Amino acid sequence: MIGIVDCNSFYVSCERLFRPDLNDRPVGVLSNNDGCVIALSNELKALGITMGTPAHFLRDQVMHEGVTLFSSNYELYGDISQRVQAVLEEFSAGIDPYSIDECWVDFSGFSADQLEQHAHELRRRVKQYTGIPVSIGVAPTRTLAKVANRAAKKNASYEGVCVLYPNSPRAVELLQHFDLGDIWGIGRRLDEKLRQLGINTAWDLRRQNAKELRRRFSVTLERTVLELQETPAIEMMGMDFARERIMTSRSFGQLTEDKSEVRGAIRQHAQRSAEKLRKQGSLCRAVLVFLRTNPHRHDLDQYNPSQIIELDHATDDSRDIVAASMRVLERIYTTGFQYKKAGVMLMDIGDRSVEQLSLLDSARSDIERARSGRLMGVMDELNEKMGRNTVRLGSAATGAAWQLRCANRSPRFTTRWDEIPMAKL
DNA sequence: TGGGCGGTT
DNA sequence: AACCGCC
Repeated sequence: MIGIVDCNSFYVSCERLFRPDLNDRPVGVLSNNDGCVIALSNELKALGITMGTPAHFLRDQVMHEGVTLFSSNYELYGDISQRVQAVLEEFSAGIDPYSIDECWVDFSGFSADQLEQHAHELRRRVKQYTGIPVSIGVAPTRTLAKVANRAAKKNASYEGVCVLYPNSPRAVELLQHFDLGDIWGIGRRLDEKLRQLGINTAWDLRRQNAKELRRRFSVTLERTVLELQETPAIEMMGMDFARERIMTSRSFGQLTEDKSEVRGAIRQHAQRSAEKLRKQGSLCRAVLVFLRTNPHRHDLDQYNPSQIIELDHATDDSRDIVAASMRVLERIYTTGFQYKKAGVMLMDIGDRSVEQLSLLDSARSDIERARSGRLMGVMDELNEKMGRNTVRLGSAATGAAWQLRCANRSPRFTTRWDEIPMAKL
């Protein structure tokens, strides 16, 4: 049996750890750039607000209905996430982190009654040690564990834990009332197409022929059906493999046509991309830079250029990647447009140990490579220890228009000494 | 009216 | 190079 542990309204729960006064209040957390609501407390949901609502729709509620909105504070959420994972790891047979607020947990080897008890114990420990409330779904497959998790969350009588044993009446009952679009892996598009075939619930989908659906749709849908039928078909342990493309992009806090500001943003995104590249032990051979104007502003001219540049050798050196990005930017940047977003994508990615053996790379000496590796290693270590962007290439450019809007970000309580909470006794 | 993938045209 | 789908 496999379990999925999902933190309830995770970002909101993180904020509430340090603001217990908000425990029964409507609270939301905004996306990067304070764009839209991406995490909602139950009290905020009860006001009819949904995920993705633009923040400015909520201005009145913030003023008059006691709604509290936070800018997102990923440094805090990332740290709390690691603490939750540490607890899960300590009290289980094995874990496999899935996202910042979800984690697969190995539940194999328990008898039926032990299993339910163990899940409740796990939930209690996480709450005790981190303060974060979680819901746990357990089932023979990942897709069914996700179904169980949703039930655990929606139905208070489960008290945060729902176990679906193979062939159980509870599973049948649940699937019969489970909306197609809420199944893990069924998006809006697929939901629509399947409904045209008269498939409306998880139970309907479970009764389909998996091979037939593979032929008509895709191998991923076949896997989903198999998993609903209690046959494991989705492996996750290998989910952590190296990315084939690595992108870093951000919207600007406000539109800008200042070239030096766009340059600053690209320089930062190039360095962040290079960091991610080194983290997964890869080298890249091509860099893509793109710019975007605001597609919602029909009154402004649109321009969404992107261009790729091939590097003369595979690299993970931030200096190479920044230099290449700057060359591309020079080629695509055009004055007279109001830019909304910029990004850097690394492509043609391969494993470091393989790439370095390539004859094409013989132009670079071993000494050169060793120096680069040491320098990048020191930069990564300092940035990891002291906070992102402590050491960087080029100037700081703080206060530029392109920097993120985050008007209501809480302190990074657990990762910055100068933002640590103070207690008055 | 977000970001980061993978994929297709 | 531009666009789409999904989470």
